[in-house]
Amino acid sequence: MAEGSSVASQRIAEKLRERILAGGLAPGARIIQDELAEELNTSRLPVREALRIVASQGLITLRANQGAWVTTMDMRECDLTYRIRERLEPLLLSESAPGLTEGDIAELTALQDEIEQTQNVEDFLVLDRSLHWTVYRHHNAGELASIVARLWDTTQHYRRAFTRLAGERRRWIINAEHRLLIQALREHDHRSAEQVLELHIRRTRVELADHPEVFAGQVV
Amino acid sequence: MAEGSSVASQRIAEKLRERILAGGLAPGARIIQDELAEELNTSRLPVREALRIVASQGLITLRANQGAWVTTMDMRECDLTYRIRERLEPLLLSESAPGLTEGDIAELTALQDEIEQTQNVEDFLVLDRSLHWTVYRHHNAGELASIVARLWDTTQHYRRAFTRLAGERRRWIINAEHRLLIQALREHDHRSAEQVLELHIRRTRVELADHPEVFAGQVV
DNA sequence: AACGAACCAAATGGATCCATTTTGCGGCTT
DNA sequence: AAGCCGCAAAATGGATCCATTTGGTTCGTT
Repeated sequence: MAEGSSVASQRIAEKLRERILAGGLAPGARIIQDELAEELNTSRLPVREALRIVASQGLITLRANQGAWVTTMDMRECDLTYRIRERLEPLLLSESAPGLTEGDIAELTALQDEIEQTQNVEDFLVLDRSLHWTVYRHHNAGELASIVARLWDTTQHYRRAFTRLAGERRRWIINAEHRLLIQALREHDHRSAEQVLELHIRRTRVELADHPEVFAGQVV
Repeated sequence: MAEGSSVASQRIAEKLRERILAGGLAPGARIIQDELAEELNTSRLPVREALRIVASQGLITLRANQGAWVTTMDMRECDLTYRIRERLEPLLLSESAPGLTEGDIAELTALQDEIEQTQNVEDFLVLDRSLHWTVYRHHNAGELASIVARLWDTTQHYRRAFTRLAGERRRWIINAEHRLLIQALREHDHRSAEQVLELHIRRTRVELADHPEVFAGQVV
């Protein structure tokens, strides 16, 4: 995707998306067209179109004649998103795995090395995301990939909150799962890779279900 | 959702969606903002927003500075859509099944009776869709449901072409699967219902793979 | 004092006009 | 005759201005 698209609405949409994913705009925050337009030195029109773009990615929610808010999830919705991921990501993996090269495996190993070294939450989120999407790199399934990307995006804020909460405590479990995943891919054992991935997602979901405080105190 | 929304862009989007799903606009057809605006007696602005709405549903594809076309799928994409449905619809069923009443089961039976009596393709498409979504009626999983609805929408045109092609020939298989699904739901055997549904979708996918002519001669 | 209705401010939705991009046709050149 | 350059028409993208809707506040009435 073009970073600096020549179309203003796409640039604005991308900027909005990054701001939400980076945590600058929390769920529940209102977005006012005039403010964004003035800040970016454009008219309200491309802002309106950008809002529709970002809304189509699920990151904001539009209400007719009322405005736009950063999408809020409750625990039930987040849990269901993980259930969907459990079913779709193994499929996406199976679409990509046959194309993985030894170079890709080396990249994955390097990323996991970094993950085990960092203690910074933001770094972890970026690295973890990179690792998973490197696994999916060779897919030829645009629709499926965009559905999965959307599921990652809409839960990003809660993944951040949860990672901050859990700290380093149970990080070894994630590392073990990642190492098993990479090893299965290295040995071209795709079936095992799919199972480890499903386990990885489900275990995270179950753990998240034990921490309702992640969703407490939200402005719904 | 409100049929005649007070917001013009939503009315236009709904009209566009219906036109595409009904087959009035075939995949590959170009949509010109001026024409739609003049036909509906509005300015181009709500048309532009409607295009974004329909694009977010996957029914049309926008290209910057070029325009909008009704989304085209090739066989690979359609096949993958069915693979996704195989994994997601049993989940959606499991979310809804516990809420099904005897009245719902009676409705399903009546719908299936109608399906077995009609020989009209358009009627079949409407009834089949009604039956499946009656099964999902009690879900409380908006995100999942909208993903599944989108998968139905984007394949509607090819389902129509395939139904026309197959005619009455193998209709008995669909009927048998529907009857088994309804019976499992009647007996609160949700596990079996999920399996029948997965089978129903997969068998259709495999049958579709034998008919590449459905995708032949498309203007890509 | 409490409830209700009307008015006002702020934000979104829509219409018109102008700018930019794209594509295709036509003429010119080699 | 074939290919390329350029211009013009058409369609999309953007800016400004006006209309409509919504929510809150204030004034009036009971």
